[in-house]
Amino acid sequence: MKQLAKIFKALSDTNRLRIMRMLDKRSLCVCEIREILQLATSTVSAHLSILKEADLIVDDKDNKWVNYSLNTNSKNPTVKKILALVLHEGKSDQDFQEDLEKIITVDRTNICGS
Amino acid sequence: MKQLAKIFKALSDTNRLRIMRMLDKRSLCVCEIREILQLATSTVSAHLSILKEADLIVDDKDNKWVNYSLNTNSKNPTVKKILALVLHEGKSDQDFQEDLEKIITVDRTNICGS
DNA sequence: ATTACATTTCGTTAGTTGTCGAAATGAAAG
DNA sequence: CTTTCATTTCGACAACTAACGAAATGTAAT
Repeated sequence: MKQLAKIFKALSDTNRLRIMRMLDKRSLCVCEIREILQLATSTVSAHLSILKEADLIVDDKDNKWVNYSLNTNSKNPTVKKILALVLHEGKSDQDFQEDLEKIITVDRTNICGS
Repeated sequence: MKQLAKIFKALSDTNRLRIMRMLDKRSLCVCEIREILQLATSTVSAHLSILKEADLIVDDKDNKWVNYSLNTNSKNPTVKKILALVLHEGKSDQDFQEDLEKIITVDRTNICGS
């Protein structure tokens, strides 16, 4: 598939849009995202894989966790523009604001493996 | 579905991206698009319906034809930004340039109903 | 080395999507 | 009012997707 279509497909799912906006707040590991979205770990992992494949996020191994974050340094100028658009749009969405509240309290050492 | 996810889903298909870029050249009817994309008429109609539902294009009845064009006057500022992004990206894509060549020669009075 | 544990991969399932051809719709012309 | 013809809707089908739990992977600490 063409890269632009791939980017749009990656962002065509509400859960993946929620992930993008959560990552704008801070880096998160798989189980933190699982906790907030209330999905199976394997499902979250699959979503992250799709976003990564579209060059929208990057991962960074840290101890036993994998931290995912937005690919703000992408060489692809289109990615930068779309990132700005998606994140700006999130500011006026009440549902996403609720996710952001949860990010503040969520703690990977408590919730992972529960 | 949320409006932004709907817009991204509409643009996640290569044929629909091609349609968007063709419409940037000029308004087209269903059978002109069918001729260029080499798809069934009903398939093209379905694609146009999805783009219209996402507020990306508008239709305008003219005699026995329905002219489709880009919704450049959308009240949704996100639509305007995405339109600019999609069309700009198309300029550096050889495949889309070939579609544009065909638009110049295609004539609805010849090809429709053939 | 073995255990513990976060993550990924695999196999499955229900639901969605892109595609087609045939039938229905609707509007203009005869 | 019947025909014509561009378009839409319908019904079918193959391919793809999001979701899950279970099994595999990999890494850090015991």
